[in-house]
Amino acid sequence: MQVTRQCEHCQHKLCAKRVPIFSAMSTEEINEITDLIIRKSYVKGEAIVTEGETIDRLVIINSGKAKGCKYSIDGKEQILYLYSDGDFFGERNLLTNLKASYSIVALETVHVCMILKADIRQLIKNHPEIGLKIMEELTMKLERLENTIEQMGTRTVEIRVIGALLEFADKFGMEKEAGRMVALPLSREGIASYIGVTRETVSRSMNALDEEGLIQIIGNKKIYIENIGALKNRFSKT
Amino acid sequence: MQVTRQCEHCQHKLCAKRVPIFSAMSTEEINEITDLIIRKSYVKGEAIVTEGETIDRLVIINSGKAKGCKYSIDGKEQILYLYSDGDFFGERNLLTNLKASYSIVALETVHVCMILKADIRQLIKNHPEIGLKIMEELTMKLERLENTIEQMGTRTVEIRVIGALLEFADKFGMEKEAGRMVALPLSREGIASYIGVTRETVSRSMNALDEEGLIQIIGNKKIYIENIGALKNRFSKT
DNA sequence: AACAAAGTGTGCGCTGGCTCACAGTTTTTA
DNA sequence: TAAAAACTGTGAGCCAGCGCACACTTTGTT
Repeated sequence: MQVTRQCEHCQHKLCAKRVPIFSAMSTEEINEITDLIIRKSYVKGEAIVTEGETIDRLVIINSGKAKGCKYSIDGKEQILYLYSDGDFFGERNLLTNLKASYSIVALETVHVCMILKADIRQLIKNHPEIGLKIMEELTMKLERLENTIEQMGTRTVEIRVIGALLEFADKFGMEKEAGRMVALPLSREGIASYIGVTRETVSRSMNALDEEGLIQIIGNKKIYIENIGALKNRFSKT
Repeated sequence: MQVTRQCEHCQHKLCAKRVPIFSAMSTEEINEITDLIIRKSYVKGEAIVTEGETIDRLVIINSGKAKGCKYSIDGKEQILYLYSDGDFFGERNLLTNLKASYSIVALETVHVCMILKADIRQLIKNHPEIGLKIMEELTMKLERLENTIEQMGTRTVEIRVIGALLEFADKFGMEKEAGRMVALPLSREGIASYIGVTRETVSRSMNALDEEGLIQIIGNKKIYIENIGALKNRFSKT
């Protein structure tokens, strides 16, 4: 873990502008924020937050990906969130002093911006629209979890796998001639604990989709979706 | 559905005080709010909100219980939320113009207070602490959904049934000599669609718990939990 | 109180997804 | 670029939970 006050990614001090919750602000205001920011980086596998610990800051992902996950008594992992550029966590603790109810683990090298609780509270006081932005993000998180629960409760594994792949395509896919190349943020095992099944089942299910021609598996870390419409269709009509 | 401007439940105009998000306010402030409130009631089975429609108000449950639920293409119901006195919904639409992503259906006669979007926005502007209270409620909802997902992904049906019963005991249970008498807000079928299994499975699972002596089933609508500690223990150690 | 309506219990066969085991790939590292 | 480490594929057996069918009980209604 590395701590610094300079941003290695943008010389011009404006990287806070890339963060959705600050996006509506002027350059002067962004500069005011930038001075409050503490930067850190984490390597793959490192815990940014550990379940049960107290967080006194808002953490915003600058680059890299991380997972938010819980572990049951028998060691099973359930991934709740995938974070990438612009996502944040720790907002729960701006209002309360509760301990983290899940861990955040880097999936690759991750650079974050952190703003201390006291600073962000002051910031919200001075710029109420930040509070509203956070509230908006919270309702979006809620909606995603609601959909996840519906899927877990009522849909087959195949549909849940497709749902995850479509989400990855949307967040991490690159347009290619005709279709979309998707860098998977998670291994088969990771996808499994994201949708609440076993690794083997994900494996079999993805291979079936490949055989059907709905996706093309490229090694362990990429898939190519030639006809994303066909996949979406399967998702919503089954 | 019945509309009125008088509150049939409290003569003194202060029922808004019972709502957590307004609880920190003074009596004069509450009076100011009370004038903005529209009251309605719904009978059992009636939809307060229907998935897909636009909501332009914050709805607060005054008395009675309601469920928030989604329906999949093949008609399966997934219950996401249980609402009772003091709970509210519609907050998502204070900031956005999105359509409702699930329905709200009365489980019994329900009396609600409603405040129009424009009014509540004004209210938040004048009393920022209301905004913070709403934000706090949102994070609590998030946390509950996170726990639900973890349970659905990693725990057995029995544990999920126990989890639901403990939740009901906590929200709707009455202290009795030694144990707790719990009025179930949902039928077996309802519990099933709350935890994402079938009615039969809930039935079998609850009867097994009864035989084990962990709960006592009293008709279809009540259970008695003599030793709530034993139930909690089973929940967290399995 | 008596009837209708709604909800529940349970046997039985079925099957989707889990588990285990291990060989085979892919990716990382030095 | 070769070796080590991490991850994946797949067969086989098993079992939790599903789905169906139908009798039974509980609850609501008049």
